[in-house]
Amino acid sequence: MAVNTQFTAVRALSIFVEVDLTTGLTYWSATGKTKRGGMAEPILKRERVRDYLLELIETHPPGAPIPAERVLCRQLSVSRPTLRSAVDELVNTGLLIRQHGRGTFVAPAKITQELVSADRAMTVPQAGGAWTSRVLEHARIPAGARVGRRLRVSPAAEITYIARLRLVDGAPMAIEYLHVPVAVAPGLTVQDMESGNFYDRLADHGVHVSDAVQSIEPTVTNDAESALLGVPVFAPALLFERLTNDTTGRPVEYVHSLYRGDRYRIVSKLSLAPSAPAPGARTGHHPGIPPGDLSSGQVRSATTGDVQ
Amino acid sequence: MAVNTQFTAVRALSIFVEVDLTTGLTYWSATGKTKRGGMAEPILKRERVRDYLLELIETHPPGAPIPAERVLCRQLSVSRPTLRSAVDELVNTGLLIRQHGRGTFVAPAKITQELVSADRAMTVPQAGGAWTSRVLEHARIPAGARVGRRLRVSPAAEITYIARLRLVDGAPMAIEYLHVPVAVAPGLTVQDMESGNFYDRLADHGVHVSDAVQSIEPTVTNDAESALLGVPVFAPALLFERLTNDTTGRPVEYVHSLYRGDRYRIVSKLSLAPSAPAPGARTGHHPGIPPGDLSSGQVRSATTGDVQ
DNA sequence: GTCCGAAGATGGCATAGACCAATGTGGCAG
DNA sequence: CTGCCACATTGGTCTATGCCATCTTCGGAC
Repeated sequence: MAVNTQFTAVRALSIFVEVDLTTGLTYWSATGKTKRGGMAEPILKRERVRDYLLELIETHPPGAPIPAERVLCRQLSVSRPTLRSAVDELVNTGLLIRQHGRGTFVAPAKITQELVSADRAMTVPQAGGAWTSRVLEHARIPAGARVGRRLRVSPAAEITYIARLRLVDGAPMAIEYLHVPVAVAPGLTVQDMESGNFYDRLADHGVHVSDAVQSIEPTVTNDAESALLGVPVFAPALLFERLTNDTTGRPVEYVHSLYRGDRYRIVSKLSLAPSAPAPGARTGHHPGIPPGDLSSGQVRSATTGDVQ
Repeated sequence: MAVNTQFTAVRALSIFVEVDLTTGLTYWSATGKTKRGGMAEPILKRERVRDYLLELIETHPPGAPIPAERVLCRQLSVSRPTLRSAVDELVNTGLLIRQHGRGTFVAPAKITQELVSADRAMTVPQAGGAWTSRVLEHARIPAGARVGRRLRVSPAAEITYIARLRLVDGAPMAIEYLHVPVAVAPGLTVQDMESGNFYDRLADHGVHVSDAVQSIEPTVTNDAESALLGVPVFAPALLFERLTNDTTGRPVEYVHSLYRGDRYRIVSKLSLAPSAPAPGARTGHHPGIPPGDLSSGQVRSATTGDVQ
């Protein structure tokens, strides 16, 4: 084993951990003495490896190859199945791309970063107001048919539910309905859900969000929604629906939100240049660009929500 | 090994397969003689096991336990990691539920049944219908104030304008208004703009599209739009506005389109894994996820338009 | 009878190793 | 120089095995 490489790898991870040499499992150790029963949540090697791979991804340009699996195994002192399970996760979330016989590469999602300084031709200067939130109601209730189906739990399963009014510079912008199964994070309090960085609270409970599927469609507001948002009845609005999964693929959050259409819009920067033939066959088309309009290449996009 | 059980298991699978005894890999064999090179796609054990588990699920009532992992391994003559990877797949799709120390159970039926279709609907954009278009009107007219400003030409500058009705399987889906300055491609005809792959026609005239900025907002249809789209008046709709630049950075196309809201929606697959700290200033937020909600990392997304 | 603890069963994580399949490379024959 | 083939590299799949964490069960102590 190359000692130098090994040292570098370990330093890049977290070195101040306690390793159970008989099992290979690693535990956080806040106190001096660790008892098996009093041990905190074990640090899974898979997650340690995944975090290291994330650093690799950050420090490599898109499209660049990362070291071969067997090399990474030696560097990180883990077995190949363990390393592969970590890579699997990043491949599933689209950050890495595997090619049989060639290697593993950082996904070409560069546009996301190009956007930050993109031309604001169509966008207003946008000083990005201050987002706050006001809790409308919260409760622990049965999931019900619709939400239960989405979250893949029994309709009778208890979920933590919270409705929030999201404001920008004090003006109502959206209504947000958040649903989290109690089973996912038993210790999760309503206070946790009220906080801004809700996903960090989830992480505190050992739930690490990984990916989500979100759909957007237009709608109009009803009486109650109009009153909350301060818009006329039947005013145009955007309806968001999002199902979030954690790293184990389990649905952990279902969000249903309504954004006022007069002050919120979606802005995308698109790259239309002929690009790679796309390893994974995608049948879809980019919103607003019907299939066939752009015969060559794929549309890559970076999208933001924009307050007016 | 329990021979009886083993027999049952194999019978439940497919017994007429050819097994490579040196590797354990199994291949379909249509011809009598199988050569390595001529072998069809290998049958993955994982998939065989998964299919067997699916039969188990069908023959067991919801909530019933299935045999323990180690038992299934012996019955199916596979290793435990292989068996587990198959179970993983079914757990992720919601057909099975694992409980540490208790066992693995068939998920409550109704949820899973609906889930499968719901999951498909949320993730896999089904093979969309056939897109066609019908020209509503076309002309060469002065740009006017609004369009001229977008395309960065004089309001008096002449532009080629065309309005099209976009249909999916013959049903109206969107109205599209296309504007191209005559100066950009003097030889461009209205026929060129009628064609499907309009960007290829532009390329023929030496104009290569590079990128675009597109905004999306909700609106409602007016009388004329409702008549064209075949929806009620004041029906929710998505308003797209797109400004396309060529490789020299010059605006070459301004598109303004209206998609009916009842059959068209935007579906995004989001990656929430902690990623790069974003070198540039991060002013934007992903639509539907207010800033601060996801403190660590960036959202990467793949977005498609979805016809319902 | 009730309570508690040990034992067994079960899922969860990880290892080391083997072989297959796809890809790229370099040398050799023409 | 071109074309072909062997070889090295890399990801893909599977095996056999070990130990830990959690839950259930059952028997003994009280």
